Formats: sequence, C-alpha cells, structure tokens
Amino acid sequence: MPYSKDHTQRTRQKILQSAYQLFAAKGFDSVTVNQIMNHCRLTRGAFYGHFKSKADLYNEALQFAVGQTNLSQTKPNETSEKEWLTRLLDDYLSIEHVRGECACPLAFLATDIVTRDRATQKTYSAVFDGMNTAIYNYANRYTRCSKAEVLSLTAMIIGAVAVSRAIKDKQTVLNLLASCRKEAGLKLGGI
Amino acid sequence: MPYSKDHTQRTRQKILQSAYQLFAAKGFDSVTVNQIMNHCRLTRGAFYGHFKSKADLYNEALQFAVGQTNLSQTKPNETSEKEWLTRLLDDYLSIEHVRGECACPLAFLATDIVTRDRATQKTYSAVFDGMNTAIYNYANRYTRCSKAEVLSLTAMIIGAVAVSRAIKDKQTVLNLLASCRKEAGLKLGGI
DNA sequence: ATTTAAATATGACCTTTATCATAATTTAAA
DNA sequence: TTTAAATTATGATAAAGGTCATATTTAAAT
Repeated sequence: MPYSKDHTQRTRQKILQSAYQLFAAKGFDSVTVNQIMNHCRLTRGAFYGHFKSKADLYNEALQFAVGQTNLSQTKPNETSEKEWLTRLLDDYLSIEHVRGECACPLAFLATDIVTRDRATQKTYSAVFDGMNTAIYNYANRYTRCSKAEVLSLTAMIIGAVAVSRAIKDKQTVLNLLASCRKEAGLKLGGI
Repeated sequence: MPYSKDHTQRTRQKILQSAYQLFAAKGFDSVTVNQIMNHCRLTRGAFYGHFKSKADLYNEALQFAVGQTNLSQTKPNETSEKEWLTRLLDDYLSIEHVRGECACPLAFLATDIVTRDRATQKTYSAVFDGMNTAIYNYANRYTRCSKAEVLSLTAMIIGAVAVSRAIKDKQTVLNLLASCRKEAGLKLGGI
C-alpha cells in the first residue's frame, strides 16, 4: 500500500488549512478550488480524492478552524480565567486579527454563512454558542456578569472585527478596536 | 422623443431597489444580473442601458439604500433625540430587520464588502461614520456618552444583526437581539 | 527490485453568467 | 398618424470554474 495513513491525513489537514485561510479572507464564491489546492502546492485533480465538493470542504474547514482556536485549546488551567479573558480580548480586538490569517469565523464569515447550506449554518451557530458560553463561564468565576451582558459583548467584538475588515481608514479601525477593547474590559470586571 | 425622463429615472430606481434587496440578502456573487432585472420585471438586456457593470450597480445600490434609511430621513425635529434613538434601537434590533428586506448594509454586507472594489469600500466606510456620528450627536443632547461608548455600541448592534442572520435557532436570535437592545438602552441613558 | 493500491496531475466537459450586438418595441413630439 | 430616438428584449459570445475521466506518479509491502 502506497502512502502512509499519516501522509494522507497530513495532506487533508493542509487542504483544510489553506481552504479556511482563503475562505475566511475572501468568502465562498471568491475562492476557487484551484486556488485552494495551489495554496498547498497541489492541483485541483487531487481535491476530489479528499473531499466530496467545494461546499463540503467549506463546512469541514469551518469545523477545522474552530479546533485551532484559543477557545478549544487553552482551557484555563494554569492561567487564571481572568488572564485568559484578557488575552482573548487583546487578541480578538487586535489589528493583527483583523488583517491576519488566524481569523475567527464568526466575524470573518458572518454574512458569507447566510448563503451556505444548512449544515454549515448549524456549525456556525454552534461556534457562536461555544464562544458565548465560554466567555460567560470564565467571567463568572471572578465577577458578576449577566447572560445579556455577555451576549451583547460577544456581538460587540464580532461586530467590531467584521466591520473593521470593511473599513479602509486605519485610524478609524484602530479607534474602533480600542474603544471596543475598553468597553469590553469594563464589562468583564475591569480587565 | 420616446419615454419620459421621468420613466427612465423611475426604472433606474426600480433596478437599484431590486438590486439592493437581493444583494443585501445574498451578497454580490450569489445574485445574477438576470435575477435583479427579473425582480423588477425586466430582462437582462435592459440593464446595460442603465448601468456600466454589475460592480458599478452594487456600489450605486449601496448608496441608494443609505438614502432610504432612517438616518437620512427622519432628522430629529418634532420627535426628540431620545425618541429617535429609541426607535432606531427598536427597529435595528428587531427580528423584522434581521429577516426582512429593509436591511442595514453595515450588518448585511459586512463581510461581502471586503471583496468589492475600493470605491464601494469607501462608501461603506462613509456609511459607518455617518451612523456612528449620528448616534453620538443625538445621544449627547440628553445624556453623557463617550465616543468609545458609542463606537462600541455601533459595533454591537451591527454585530448582533450580522450574527443573527447566520444563526438558525430563532430562540437564540431573539435572546441575542433582546440582550443587545437592553445593553444598548442602558448605555444610551436608559432608553 | 517488483508490485500495486492509493494519491496526484492533466485534460476535457459542461454549466453558469457577465457582457455585447442587434432586433423589436415604445411613446413623446410633429 | 407618422416619426424617431431611446428603451427593452433576444440571441450570441466568451470566460470562469466545478467536477469528472483518465493517465501518471508515488511509496509501502513483498
């Protein structure tokens, strides 16, 4: 038998990684299967050995991306919940996040999801729930926070990043991000 | 001379209206010129007599939509600033807004704008500035509100609507909208 | 080294869609 | 009622891109 099980898995991961990066940056329709495969140094022919369709890939890439996120990784253990949330806000509301490639799907794909299939939309909803619940739980270990406060905070940081990507003027973006960072900190017990 | 100046103008408006409605609902790539023209009972042939290209139409439709908005319409005169903001929040954070066709481009097109041309992105940025400035000015006529507070509030309501469109579970959506409505009201002097 | 199943690449197909050329239609004015 | 300029419709063109069929290459196991 050719190719180790490992190699095939690794290739699959590479495709998912490239796919998510490109989808997040440009949305479903503005990315071609070709671009994705070239991005990980393959050609489009190899694609259908790994995935059923472009739509299928999109959904899988979304789930893959979530698995890479802070939320799924650094479960607050050594670092306190407070530190964890501080870092989350700092990272999330940074210009690097807005411009960079390690992107939160909730912000980067917000309107793109609307025209995807039901399964993908379910995935998105689950991600939102996850993020929201995590923030709520962590916050309530060291301060009082209502569910409404946390929900609105989650909407705020997602909105801030989504809008920031669309705005050209850098000064406006920095201002928006800083403002949201400040207000979010106040709401989460002054962090 | 055939067709009154008026008729041509009206047709142009109809195209813009249909275009915005469809673009807001599905994004640039998921809408065809054909669909837009059929939506206002014309065929695609008539299109290029009115607009230079699909991309051009998108930008014009965006500007057209802004002109229809509360922001551009009901300048607080008879109604007080407080009432105006109350209605803005009620409307903006309503399920009807999320599901309906009178849609705010800031929320509905947030990620779609990223892959549009520079001119369109400039338009979007201007709309954001406009909305933000309006809220800031009106709020500060009856309460104290920092720029940071208003910026974060604007991000919040945009984020709430953008995310709500992508979430399938209605109860979650209602919860999110209500939470944001409450927090926004608190921030704008308890409305 | 040879074998061979799996992975990858290449070329082709077919659909979709923006755009244009041209024909048909409309209606204000003569 | 006729005219003519503008609008609208129809048909054609061409490009893009998702998907598939087939050829080629790869490397684990013998």
